[in-house]
Amino acid sequence: MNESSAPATIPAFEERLLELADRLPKRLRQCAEFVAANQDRIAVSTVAEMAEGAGVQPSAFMRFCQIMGFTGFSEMQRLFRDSYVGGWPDYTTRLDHLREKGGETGGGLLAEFVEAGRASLEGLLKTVDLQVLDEAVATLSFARVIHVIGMRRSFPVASYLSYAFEKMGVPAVLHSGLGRLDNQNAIVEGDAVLAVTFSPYAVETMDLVEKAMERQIPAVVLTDSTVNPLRKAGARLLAVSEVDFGAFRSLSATLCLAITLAVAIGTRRLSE
Amino acid sequence: MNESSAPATIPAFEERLLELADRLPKRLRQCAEFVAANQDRIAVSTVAEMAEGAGVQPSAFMRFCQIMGFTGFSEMQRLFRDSYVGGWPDYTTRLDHLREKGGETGGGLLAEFVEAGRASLEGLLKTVDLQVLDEAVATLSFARVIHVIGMRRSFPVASYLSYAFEKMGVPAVLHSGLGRLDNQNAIVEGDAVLAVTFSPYAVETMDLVEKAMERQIPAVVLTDSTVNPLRKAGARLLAVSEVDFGAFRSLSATLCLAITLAVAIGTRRLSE
DNA sequence: CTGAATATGGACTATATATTCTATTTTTTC
DNA sequence: GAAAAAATAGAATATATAGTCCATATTCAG
Repeated sequence: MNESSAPATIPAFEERLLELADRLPKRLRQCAEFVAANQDRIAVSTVAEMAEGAGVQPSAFMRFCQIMGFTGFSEMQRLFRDSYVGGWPDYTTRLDHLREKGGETGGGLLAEFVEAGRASLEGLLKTVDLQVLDEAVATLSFARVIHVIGMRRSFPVASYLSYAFEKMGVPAVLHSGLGRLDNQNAIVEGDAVLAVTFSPYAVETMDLVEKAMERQIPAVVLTDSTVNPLRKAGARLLAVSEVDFGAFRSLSATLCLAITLAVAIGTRRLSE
Repeated sequence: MNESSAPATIPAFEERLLELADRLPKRLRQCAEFVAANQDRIAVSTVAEMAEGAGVQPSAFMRFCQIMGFTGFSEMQRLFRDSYVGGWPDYTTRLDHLREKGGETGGGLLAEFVEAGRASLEGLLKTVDLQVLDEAVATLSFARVIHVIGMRRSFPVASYLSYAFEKMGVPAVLHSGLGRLDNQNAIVEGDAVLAVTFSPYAVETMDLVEKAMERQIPAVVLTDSTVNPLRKAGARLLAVSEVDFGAFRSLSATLCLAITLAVAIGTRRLSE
């Protein structure tokens, strides 16, 4: 029974499990089988629960963890918890470290941002609600004109959407809030609003969407969580959670969802 | 603050969160916002971790749980652990699944764009020239004012850079080309130019950079290949190759490089 | 069948974590 | 601007849970 070192990834964990499977005594094999069939439970259960599930005593389960190479259940659980949250590290503290060290090279910083972007994209696949996405596409495809709005951090996204629509020949207007003009009156029946807004929500954006909704103009909102005041008003919410590094969101996932939305709308329009 | 009964489902939980969101004191609102943006973490984190994430004391987070209607954190966590049905397939499986079944619906498109974004980010790490990056950071850190320019597809990137600089207190001007004014005269000795441009290169951008270089104003150019007319003129070129899907580039890599540049400049300025 | 080796169950202990309490600060109200 | 109310931070406490140990049971070799 070599103890070696603990698996560092889930594939490595599975490897190990497979390798041990046959030469394990009864109770420990029960553990192995239960774990194999219920991997996901490890992250959210206690030893007692896992042991009960496997039909063994907690202490037997502990031995199983140790034979797998971990010091105990907690260490094994950490592997699954971390991989569940996509290894989202605490970027804020890491950035602080970078700041303190000061002389960090650009390469290290780049790696951090690439990692944040990658994690965001993966998270997007997991969390996006395809039904809402399709509904949003439908809503916006029928619009006479799409009014795009986004301030501050969301402005790059809004301008990219606007560029994409332009390129595909979809009628769209980018509301910039320039000079505090909100061009409310330009939004007429048959149009639709596509807003991009992240907490803290820009008042200009919230205002525009709210006023539009009051007039029965449909609205789609790209935002950071489904808990957004605009939901009460009846807007379709597309939630994207970005991993942020320090004070900066990567925007990768948001832009990705934005371009998907734009292209889907563009093609849908063409075919009708 | 009525205690009523605890939400029994996640939608009910969200409802409650939304309902409370505005009439919550500072710290508790921080909790609400963090929870809204990181719902999935609740199942696998401790109060201490959640509190740290939200930037509050554990006790504040406990109060938040109670106001949400639970007796404490454990009860709230149970809701999320129970509803964590698991079986969340990993990134690749999910991607394949979306590609196959997604087909014409939004899902298939999304999978393609996510993949394009991810590939771009990976490519970025491999191809970026760290030495040039560090030189670019040095050049721009010493500038009195950074003049940012980017048209069409590059405009979102330019505006994001401009936003990031603003947030970090780095003096920067976004040249939009609005009304065909190029504000050449605003660029004076001691300043620097940061241009974003992809083939086909916008004349406004090329003009601005060329004229600046003639006057010995240093320029950094974020572009798609090292064969760019501006190199001859002496600009520092940062090349990014984006993977594109259909007619659309993902921008992920470009934005990632842009934010790295911005943050590196911001921190460098602070430390000098 | 007997003795050695191994596996198991369950009680015990250590520790991590949730929860509560209170002094202090901040905000609100008059 | 002072008093009252509410909110907050941090220490103190309670509790749930992981981890250990050992007596007993089981398996295996000869």
